[in-house]
Amino acid sequence: MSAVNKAAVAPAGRVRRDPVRVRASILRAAVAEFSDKGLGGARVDEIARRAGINKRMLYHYFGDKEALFLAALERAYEEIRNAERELHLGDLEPEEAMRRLVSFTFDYLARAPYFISLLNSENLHKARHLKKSARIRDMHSSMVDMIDGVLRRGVEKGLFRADADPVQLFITISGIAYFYFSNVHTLSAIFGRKFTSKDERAARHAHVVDAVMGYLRPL
Amino acid sequence: MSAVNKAAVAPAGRVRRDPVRVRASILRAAVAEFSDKGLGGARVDEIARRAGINKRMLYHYFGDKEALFLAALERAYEEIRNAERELHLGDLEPEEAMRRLVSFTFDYLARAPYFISLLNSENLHKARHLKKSARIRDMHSSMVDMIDGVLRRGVEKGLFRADADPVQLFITISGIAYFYFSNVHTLSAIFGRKFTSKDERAARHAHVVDAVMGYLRPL
Amino acid sequence: MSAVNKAAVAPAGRVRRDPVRVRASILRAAVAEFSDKGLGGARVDEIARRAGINKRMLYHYFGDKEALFLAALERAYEEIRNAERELHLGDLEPEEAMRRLVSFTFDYLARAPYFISLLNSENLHKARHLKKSARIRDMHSSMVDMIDGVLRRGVEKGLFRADADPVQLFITISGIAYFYFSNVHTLSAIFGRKFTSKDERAARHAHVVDAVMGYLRPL
Amino acid sequence: MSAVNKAAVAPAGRVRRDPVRVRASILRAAVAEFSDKGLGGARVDEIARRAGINKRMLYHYFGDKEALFLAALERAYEEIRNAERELHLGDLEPEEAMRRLVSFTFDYLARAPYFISLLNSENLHKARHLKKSARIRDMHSSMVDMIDGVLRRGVEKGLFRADADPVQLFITISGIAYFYFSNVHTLSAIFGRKFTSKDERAARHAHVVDAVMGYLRPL
DNA sequence: CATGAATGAGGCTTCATTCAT
DNA sequence: TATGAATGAAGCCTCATTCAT
Repeated sequence: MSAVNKAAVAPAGRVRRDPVRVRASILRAAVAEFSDKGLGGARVDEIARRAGINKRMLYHYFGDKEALFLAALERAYEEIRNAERELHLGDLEPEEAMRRLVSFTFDYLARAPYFISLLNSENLHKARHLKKSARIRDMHSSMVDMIDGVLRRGVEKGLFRADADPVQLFITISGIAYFYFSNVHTLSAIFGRKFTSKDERAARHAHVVDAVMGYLRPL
Repeated sequence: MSAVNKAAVAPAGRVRRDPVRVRASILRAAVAEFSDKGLGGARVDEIARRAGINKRMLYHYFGDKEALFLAALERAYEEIRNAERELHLGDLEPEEAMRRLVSFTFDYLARAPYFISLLNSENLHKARHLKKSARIRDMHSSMVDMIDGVLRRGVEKGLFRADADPVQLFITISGIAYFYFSNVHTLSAIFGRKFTSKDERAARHAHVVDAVMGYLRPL
Repeated sequence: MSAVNKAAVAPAGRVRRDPVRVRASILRAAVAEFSDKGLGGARVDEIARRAGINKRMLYHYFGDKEALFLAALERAYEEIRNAERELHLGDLEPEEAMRRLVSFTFDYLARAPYFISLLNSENLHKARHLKKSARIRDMHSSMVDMIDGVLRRGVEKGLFRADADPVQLFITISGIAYFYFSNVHTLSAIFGRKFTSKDERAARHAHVVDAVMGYLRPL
Repeated sequence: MSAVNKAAVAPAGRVRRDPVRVRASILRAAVAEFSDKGLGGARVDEIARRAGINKRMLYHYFGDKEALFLAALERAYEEIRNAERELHLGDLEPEEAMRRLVSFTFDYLARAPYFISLLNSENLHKARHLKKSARIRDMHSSMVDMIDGVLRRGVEKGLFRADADPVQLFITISGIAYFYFSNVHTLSAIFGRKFTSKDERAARHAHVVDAVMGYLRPL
């Protein structure tokens, strides 16, 4: 009987002896805890509790807290880059492709605040964990190629300015959306506005697309 | 002998019985430690050591770790907003004023990475501390007015598009610069580039100004 | 081999991995330390030392100092009320029963000065801990019933006055014995007598029984 | 100009340089703080704050915390014994005198819960402070004489039993009232009654007088 | 594989008292 | 006399990790 089948016929109660599932459950709990409290503030006990497993298992599967953090980070990157690939920007007209990329970036960060929080933690630690990760760089080269392709096609058709650099543009698209979410609480505090509200978010969404497309207009 | 002179001739060793100086020294140390390690990772002992004072004094002057964090945060905000006021944007032509604001924002964040780190910590804690601060909101209303003034004058002269919102623009200017610095380590890791280098920074500086001015071009 | 035997043949040194025993040992140490120094004066380190365990375990088993204090308090109440039940007052003639109750109360407090000290601490804190305890009230309703039964039987037989209230009588019996022990040191100081001596205690014992029985004489 | 007059004409604002008044104010604050928190829980800073004086003054006038505690204790004893003398029991008929003494004791403790709390603290510390006090014993010999006088007169008139010992009786009167107040919070908790209420207190008052007078009835 | 008891180092905070002015 | 800054010791509690079963 295969491992999958074995799990499939497991008793309805607590899942036991299903390494894949246990691993996933720990990872999910880790992402939640690390993003709620930061790397330093996260508690190993709490991750175990959230995952519904014994603390010892966590060490068994991931080694230690730092390794678990890296795993959580890698998983988060993987998800967003996978989702980006699903956009199939290459199949769209340049303007539509660009609009879609910006829109997607904004919406993704809206739905995945944990991604922002994990990245902030990692930056606080000077990317100490990512530097050890071989997988991360591979994930990103293709994405730059994708943006580069859209840009080139847009320039050829006279839709975009010719001097836009794909990496700079990627950082700008990310930053213009990311900052709004990463700093939503301080922005709300200093301006006395509720930037977490639906209306504010919609207004920001529109502005972000406008800003990028406005910049890209031919000179 | 003036108070300043008196301090000047104080023994070269530990400063004693000079509350103003001790307070400032604690605050300086707190900004450094909190920005290095985050709120949770910062160590009260280390702040005391960096300030060259007995740990007990820290509680005497600031109450507790959280209150000290708020004080550090307020001070950081105060500094950037004061520096902004010194730009005298009202005295410049709209385009020059805008360019200068963007440029200043970028350069300030380059020189004050601690500001970014403190804000990230505060956002991790959902602006828990800033919400209690009465001073913060006062600091920010005039800044929006300033940007609004520049925008209006630019629109009148046909230099800027008419649909730009001053608060959205502020967030965009901030975000486009902030994200580069806040995420410099993860960006370097995922792209395999050294974004901390002088050249990369100069390239980004140019792009950021271009991006904002490009967006503001009349429709 | 039974669990008891297993424990009996355990290595003579530190008991390990025996939660029940460790818990009991912590509780015993807590009662001693809290009664020696009061809640505020008691030291968690000292309790751990007395219990022969790592300080961390104390938090593992009881949560925090206050919860441990409540546990110690509950245990102390439980012991005296259990001992009272063992008197089987219902099986004795009313006068003998009453004499025995008073005598028991006096002797118990003589042997359990920690009980007095714990109660004094709890009262200093306005019974903050006991108020949260569900178990405590249950322990005491039956005891009043017991006294009430003795009183009724005594009244019926013409041995006791008819107007004695069981709760008031309980408080009087307790107080008349309790105060002697709780204030033994100040009484010794103000009267220049050694109320801790065997003779003084015997004299007090006799007086306490006399006083209660004297009050209960029929009108 | 005498010190008293000097104080009398002092400016209406904060009283300054009036040692007698400052001392009294510190003592009042100390009694309050020590009785609220116990000797260990009391805070020197808080006493200074309550007294409206600088902490240094407290050390100037009383030496240290322990000496201040003794002073507070002596003052509390002094007050109750002075009040007792004012009863002029010698001028009353024996029964009236005894009733008045019991009643006074009960009412005094009701109004001066701090006295109970101070005594409990002192007993926790095995009367360590009182033992050093020469004044305390002097205060108490006359009081026993007073009770002894009332008893003798009552016995002569056939009103009281002949075997009552004045010191035992004093302890019984004190204890029967004291315990009710010292343990009012735990009693309320274990019986689920509000012994702090006016009605409960009145009921207890009646019982206490009854109990003592009932015991003293001739054999 | 699974459990939860055990550990030692270290974190934040408080305190009585003294010192400099 | 009066102030409040300064101190060092210690108190309660937490944490990541390992061990015994």
